[in-house]
Amino acid sequence: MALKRDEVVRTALRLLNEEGIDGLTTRRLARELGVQSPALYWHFKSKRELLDLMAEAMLAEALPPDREPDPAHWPEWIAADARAKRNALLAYRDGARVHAGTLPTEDELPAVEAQLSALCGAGLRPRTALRLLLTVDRYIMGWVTEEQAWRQDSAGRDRPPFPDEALRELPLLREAVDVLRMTDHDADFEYGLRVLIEGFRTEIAREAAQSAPAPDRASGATRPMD
Amino acid sequence: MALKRDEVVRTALRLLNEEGIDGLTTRRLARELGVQSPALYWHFKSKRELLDLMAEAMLAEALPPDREPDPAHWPEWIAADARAKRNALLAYRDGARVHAGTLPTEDELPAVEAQLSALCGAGLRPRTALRLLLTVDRYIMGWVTEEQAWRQDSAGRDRPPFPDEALRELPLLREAVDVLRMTDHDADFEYGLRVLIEGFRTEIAREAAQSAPAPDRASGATRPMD
DNA sequence: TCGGGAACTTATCGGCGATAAGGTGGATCT
DNA sequence: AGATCCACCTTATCGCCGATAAGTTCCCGA
Repeated sequence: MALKRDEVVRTALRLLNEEGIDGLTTRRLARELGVQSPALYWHFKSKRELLDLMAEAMLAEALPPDREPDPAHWPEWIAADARAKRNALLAYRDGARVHAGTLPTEDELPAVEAQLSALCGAGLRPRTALRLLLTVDRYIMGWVTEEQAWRQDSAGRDRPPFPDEALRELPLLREAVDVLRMTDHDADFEYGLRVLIEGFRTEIAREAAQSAPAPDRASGATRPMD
Repeated sequence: MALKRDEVVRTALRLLNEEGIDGLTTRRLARELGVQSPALYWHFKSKRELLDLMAEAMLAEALPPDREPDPAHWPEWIAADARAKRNALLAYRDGARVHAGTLPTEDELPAVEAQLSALCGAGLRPRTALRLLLTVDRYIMGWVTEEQAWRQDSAGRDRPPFPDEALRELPLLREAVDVLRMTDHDADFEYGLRVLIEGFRTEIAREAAQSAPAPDRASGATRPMD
């Protein structure tokens, strides 16, 4: 039955973990599959398409597609989804770089719609709901990208992490670097995430307090996102 | 007088804006400088080193090196620095991708130390101060990376931004996409940044309240913030 | 005057993503 | 049974990339 797209994607993900994104070439992948590299172009129109499918598969593993987020507890599932996404990206070497620059698949759109809907059900304006999702998402991407870049540097490279002598007169920074070396990234991510969600909670409360007592736009008509 | 490193970096930055990061090759850059491509390797040991210097130059343009951040107003200068960094990255095509994966130069370290020092002067624990800087920085990187990726997609590519027909049953998402198309990215970034800083402010207040649970609220001296 | 090094050239390497064109084997049609 | 077709793969090749090796030019100081 020859190759199947799914088998190629799975092998590519395994290879990604073994070699990193720079080692994931069409020739290397083809060798792993026991074919010649142009054979891959029968199944994928470009390497970009393969990377997109890899990114999709990564996230699909961690984010079950059909959930009904509860408006009443949005901070909880926003945080849970954020953790799940981070874990999904961390599960593969250079996962964040693979994911970067991909647009959501059509299959993923309904989940986003459900999230927006639940947030609006919690009283957020659509624009605010969108901003919340985008902000959290970009925090995750920025975080994991740096996390993985740092991991790669400290592991494979001979690059000087920080010259000790440069930190002589910078005690706080020296301590910070030590912290970075030993730190519990999970806890640090969690901290920033909590701060972010907490900030949204108060911001939203302020928004609600501002817009509720003002009688000027009290009509129930759906408000545009502006 | 031949080439100078600085001239090469400046030309590389100009070329980056004209061609994007994928068009920035050693041969193209050499052609722009009127030399052959191996000549560049006299001045830089690798393309990575050139990219590092480009990243450094980008940020140096926007962040004056010698400032004395005021502990009393940390939210203000944290926000101001964040805006400046975003602007610096936005000033060049693919600026975020160029910056990604670079370690801070030795010249940049004292500024970080000063920031940490000011935050600690505001009552933050060193660990919290570090987390704040990291969190904000990663938010910026994540944000600008996506912002520039999206800009490139919508400009150069024929990729369908979103198939209209896929959004038929997803009204909130459709509205969201419209918003993304027309939206004021500055304002959205600003919103997330404000939320983040606001979250840190309350989180820090809670921290302080926990660590000093003694009933003496009379002395405001040790109070970190207003 | 001449040695030496800074700054560049030409030639070349191995590897990359991608395309063109040709082969092959099994299912299907008559 | 034999012809046909096409899904799937091969071989050959293209143009580009970052990088290195080795040779050339030319200025500067002793």
